[in-house]
Amino acid sequence: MVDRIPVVFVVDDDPSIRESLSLLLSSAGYDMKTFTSAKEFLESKRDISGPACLVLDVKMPGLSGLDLQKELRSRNYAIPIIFITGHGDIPMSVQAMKKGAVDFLSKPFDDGDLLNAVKEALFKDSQTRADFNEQKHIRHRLDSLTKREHEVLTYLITGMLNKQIAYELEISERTVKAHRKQVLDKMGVNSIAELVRLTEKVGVGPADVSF
Amino acid sequence: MVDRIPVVFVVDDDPSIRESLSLLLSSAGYDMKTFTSAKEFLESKRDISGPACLVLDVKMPGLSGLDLQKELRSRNYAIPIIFITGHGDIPMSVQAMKKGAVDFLSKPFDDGDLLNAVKEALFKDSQTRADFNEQKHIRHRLDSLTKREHEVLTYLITGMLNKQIAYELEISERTVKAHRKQVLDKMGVNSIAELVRLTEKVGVGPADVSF
DNA sequence: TACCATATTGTGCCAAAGTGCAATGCACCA
DNA sequence: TGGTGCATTGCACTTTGGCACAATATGGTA
Repeated sequence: MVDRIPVVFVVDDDPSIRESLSLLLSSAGYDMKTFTSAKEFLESKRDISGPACLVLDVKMPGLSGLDLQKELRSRNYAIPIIFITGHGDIPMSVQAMKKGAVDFLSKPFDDGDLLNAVKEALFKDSQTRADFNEQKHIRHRLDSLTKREHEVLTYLITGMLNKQIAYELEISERTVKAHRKQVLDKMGVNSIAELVRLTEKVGVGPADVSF
Repeated sequence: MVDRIPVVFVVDDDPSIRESLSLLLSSAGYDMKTFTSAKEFLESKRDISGPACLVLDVKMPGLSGLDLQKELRSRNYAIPIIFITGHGDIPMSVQAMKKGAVDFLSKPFDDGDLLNAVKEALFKDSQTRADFNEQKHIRHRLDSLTKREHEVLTYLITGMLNKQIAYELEISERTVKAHRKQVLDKMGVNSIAELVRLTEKVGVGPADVSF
């Protein structure tokens, strides 16, 4: 697992912007790829295995930058976005920021501002990637549990005793113990404490037991 | 514990704005209080026990709205802010949003937009209040632990066995058990699972033990 | 139909947790 | 100097957890 060179995607219909950004980002040591429209970006096969961010023009023929932002979100593709625009207004910038844009710069923008934004965006991306990866591994282990085991898990992480869980599920304590072992083994942990920590990370909460 | 009526604070040097907001917010059922400057707001004794938000003019004599935002943050006073401005620009709005503003509206603004923003701001405030309150109670319990007990806690939430903890701390297993009981009692939980959940909420992590 | 994953349970044993009772040593404070 | 809080430990006992060996039952699949 070698750290990849960060990639900056640029989507802008203006060739001169693409060119100047190309120069700027390349000289800053980033790998990059340009697109002339949102459509082209969406249809491209991008290498999404490494850290990346998106520098996006707001005003473009066809899908606008904001449209693309929404589309990416609906596709669950969480790449950090830096907007650049020639004729933007406040509501536009506010909307973009509300939806999680890293920055919103007006053309002509300061090179330093853009580089800072890119740096921040790539940092955010590395964070979300790390999180996502960890969650992926946890979910993978969760998926290896049978239905019953998963059910027992939700009781285990409440801290209930085996006998209590047995009572709740109307099975014998011995059976709970069997499931308990399976769950701990499959999840790759040695204790309930670790199990709780794992499940918290992926939003799997304890079963709620009403007494 | 009765839910208090939400309070909207308005800070604007323009009397006509204060008046119109007063009307709008009052008729929407909110309690409210107006201020003519950031300084006046900071020096006022506000009731901060209930849900609240702040509608803040950006451009004012003396401290600007953005200054006040920064000041409040440095005072660790996390009230949700809605900016309103007559002569704002994009960088200004972006900066405000980056620092966590709920919304940024240009005058003249739409009444509906403002009310929506206020609604969202109050909702956020209730969330952070609930979180903060829970954390406060947890921290209070944590503070009741002795130094040694707190230390043992950090080992307990790793899932280590009593004998392992005893070895790490170079004390007897019996002593660990004594502390363990104290910790669970003082923290008000019945299991390590619950203890892990509590500590996670306030950022108290497990001791790292290098084998 | 034979196989396989899953769910279930029993018996028995040892390890670990949890608890009551009790005691010692230390530092600090009125 | 006596009291108080904290850390420490021992002993004995009960409850719970963890695991091995084993068996039964069920539903789906090759």
